[in-house]
Amino acid sequence: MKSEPSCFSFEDLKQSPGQVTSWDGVRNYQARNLLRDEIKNGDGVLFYHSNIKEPAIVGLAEVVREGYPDYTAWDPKSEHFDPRSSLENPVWYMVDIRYVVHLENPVTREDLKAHPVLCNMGVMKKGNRLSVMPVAETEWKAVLDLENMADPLLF
DNA sequence: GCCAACGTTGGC
DNA sequence: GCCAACGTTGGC
Repeated sequence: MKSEPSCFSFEDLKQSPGQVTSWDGVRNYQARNLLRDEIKNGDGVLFYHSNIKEPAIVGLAEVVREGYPDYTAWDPKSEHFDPRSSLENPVWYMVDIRYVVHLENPVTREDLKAHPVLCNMGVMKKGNRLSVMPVAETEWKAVLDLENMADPLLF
């Protein structure tokens, strides 16, 4: 998952009530399909900071609630309001994620570029603009390897 | 600040 | 259904 830290940072997630936040406001159909259909409870999340001097994967999170309707679409006062979405026919979906741990050494975009596995990550693809992208198991493991870290979701 | 990439919108 | 115009994103 990708976010501009000025908008919502990994630290913000850590400070959230219960260290949980809803990944709301996604208004892209490709990302919507991932949120609604693909993302499962217990999935690991690589949290990436974008649009800053040194973009990087800064931490790990975990999916704690699978796809459910993004109710901000129903709130006329929300900046994510979308009148096409209704209670009966929700157009947009979100998941909840929980803070797990900061990476001791953030994996910078430069690191990703130089890595044989991670250079192919979704976030490295030209023109990617999704705030949610699938991560391969090999990519998840490669990040843990770089950190010399056991998988925190296995315990 | 620039610019490429991409999704969305709307006229036809 | 096509396509130009436009807005947004995000690396650099």
